[in-house]
Amino acid sequence: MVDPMSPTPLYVQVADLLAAEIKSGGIASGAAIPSESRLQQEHGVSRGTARRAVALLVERGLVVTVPQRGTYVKPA
Amino acid sequence: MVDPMSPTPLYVQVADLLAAEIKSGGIASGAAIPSESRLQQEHGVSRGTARRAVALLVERGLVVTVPQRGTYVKPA
DNA sequence: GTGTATTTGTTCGTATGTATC
DNA sequence: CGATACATACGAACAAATACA
Repeated sequence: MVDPMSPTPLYVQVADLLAAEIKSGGIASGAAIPSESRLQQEHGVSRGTARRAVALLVERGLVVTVPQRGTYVKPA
Repeated sequence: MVDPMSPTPLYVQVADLLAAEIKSGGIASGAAIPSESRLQQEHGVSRGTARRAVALLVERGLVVTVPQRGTYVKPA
């Protein structure tokens, strides 16, 4: 769960949760991660925050976003 | 209420009021205390004074301040 | 993608009372 | 007596990050 008391920005927390889920295999290579709207609901954040979280994963090279399709876990 | 006539500095009075509210459970662990601007309004003091009050609570170890987020009651 | 609101961080200036030199 | 220093308190303004709509 995200922690409002943490000094870590919410979008970083969401990104870290997703990264952990990817690393553990909870989301397989090539599979889509939850949509922005799903991330909103699951973590109780705004869409802007969800978007930033995904953008962070893209920066880290963990996922690739395909316009009008979704965001997918990169193959190792 | 804060008393401008008291020899106790206003920022100490505000800090003591907040400390009492925390101790009594009026503000739970992990919950945010009022923002500086709210403390201004509630106690009729300047923001500088509100800031000093919060800083005092941080010194006492009662709360932690997260930049651009807020100030939260430390877990016991 | 944009715009707005909120919150803390920071820096000025001014005024007052107290204490010190 | 005058001059200085310090702490308190207020006011205003702006910056930056976060979050939401």
